[in-house]
Amino acid sequence: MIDLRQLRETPDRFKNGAKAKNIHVDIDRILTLDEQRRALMTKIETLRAEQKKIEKDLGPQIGKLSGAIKKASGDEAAALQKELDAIKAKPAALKDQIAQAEPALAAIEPELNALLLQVPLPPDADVPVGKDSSSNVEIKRWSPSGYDLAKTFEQNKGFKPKTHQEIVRDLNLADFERGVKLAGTRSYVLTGWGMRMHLALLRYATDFMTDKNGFTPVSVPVLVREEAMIGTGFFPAGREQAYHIPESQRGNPDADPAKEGKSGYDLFLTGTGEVGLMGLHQGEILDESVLPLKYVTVSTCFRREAGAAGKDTAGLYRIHQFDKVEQVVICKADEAESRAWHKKMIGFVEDLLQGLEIPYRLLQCCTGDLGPKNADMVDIESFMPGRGEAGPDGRPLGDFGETHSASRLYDFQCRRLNMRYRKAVDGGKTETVVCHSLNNTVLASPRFLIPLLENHQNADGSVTIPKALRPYLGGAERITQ
RNA sequence: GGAGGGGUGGCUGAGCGGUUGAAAGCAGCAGACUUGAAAUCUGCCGUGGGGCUUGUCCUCACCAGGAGUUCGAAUCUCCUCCCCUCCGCCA
Repeated sequence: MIDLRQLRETPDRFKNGAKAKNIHVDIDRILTLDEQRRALMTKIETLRAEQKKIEKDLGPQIGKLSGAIKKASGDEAAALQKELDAIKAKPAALKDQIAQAEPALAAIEPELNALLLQVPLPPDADVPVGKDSSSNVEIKRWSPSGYDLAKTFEQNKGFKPKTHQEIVRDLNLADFERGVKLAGTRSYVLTGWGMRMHLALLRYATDFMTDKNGFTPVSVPVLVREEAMIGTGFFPAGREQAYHIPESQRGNPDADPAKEGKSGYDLFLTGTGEVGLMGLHQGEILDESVLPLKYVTVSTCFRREAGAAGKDTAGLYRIHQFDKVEQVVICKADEAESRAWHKKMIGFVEDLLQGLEIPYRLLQCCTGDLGPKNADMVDIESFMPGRGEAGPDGRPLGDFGETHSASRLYDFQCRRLNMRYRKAVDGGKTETVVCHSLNNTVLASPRFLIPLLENHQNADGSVTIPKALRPYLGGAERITQ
């Protein structure tokens, strides 16, 4: 969520931001509603202030008179009652006026709030402007020594690479037929060394963040309340991407599972551990000294992949369920600090990929590719020799594929989550400030098995296990048939 | 699934119809004492919104959320949500 006051003061910044992100939201409507709301509030507040004052003045008199009436009888009581009614008439009249103005105010708020949730965070000025991912800008490329990304895999290694689907089939690492039988399209089963490598990668990535980089490991729920989805910024825009568990429709008489948006208090499966990690401190006012909070989790992620029909349907690339090690940083509200963490969090992943000897590149995402909640985003793509356009021999030429995404969100998420900290200001005073947040993938598997298997395959069909991973695989050096 | 008990400021916890935005304690901040620290003493210390005369200013809202009773609600009524305990079932 963005700050309504900021929107009021610099509406053009938000209009331009939404435009650059290709997100439509009626900001003029928000400004109009906001103005109406404030006018009504002023009116109601003035009336209420008056009413309060009268109450204080007349309250004791009313009490006394009421008491006297109980004791009195006949004409005397009637006279007192008349007096009491006269006194009561004044505040009662104000009450009516307030009661008339209130519904107008109440009518504005739901629309205003719904619109406000849709306003995206404007991209930072240094983010390249572009319509979609085709305008992303490559900022860095890395490959292990001896591997030249300007040449083909075959030129580098002396043999044609297999695709990961072929490797997985030949080495019995996954079973797609049975996966689909069990759970439908985009489902899979990891078997034998496939499963072992999957677990080894997750464990390696978690230890890497914990032992080497000082992150706190946490487990988080993957089944969460709607507030956590809205708070982290995945809803309302990404609602169709999430699995909805119509669990119970607890207490909501209007809830109808058939109607989207009327879920009551149901739960949702998270598409990333970010939701759980960010939701941890929802609604809290943190002590400045605990910042920055550095969390890492490994969680199962669920994605409907709605609207991706026909895209990457084969293999382990685009699937409904996978496991992901995710890093999150919650820091002070300071642009320089936020930018510094972004660089660091990307650096962690570079170290990890270099340790696993996987060629990769960094892509600065353009405005159109950012999504509502990011001010800035850098994608990390790993090289996948079995991906991409087919060459003259009908075999893929190899291409980069997204394996990581590092986001910088300023206070967008924390404002929605109402996550703040006490900041010391001059004169021994404190003020409460909304935290900043960032997140980045550490490693997502099985997708990461693709670059791992394809880059480390050998001419004889075996796959060499990178040294860093061997301790997690009982010391095994290669996987053979 | 059954039966109870609860939700009050950063935390603990009083209040149960009228200067209560809320006692007290803890934590925090400032000062005194001290070579320094601890202890002690004194003072300050919730969040959010609106206004303009932008001020150690005025004002409104907030005691889980919503509706109601009342001149007046943290306090009474109803609904919902959430948490806890016990029993049952269960990995």
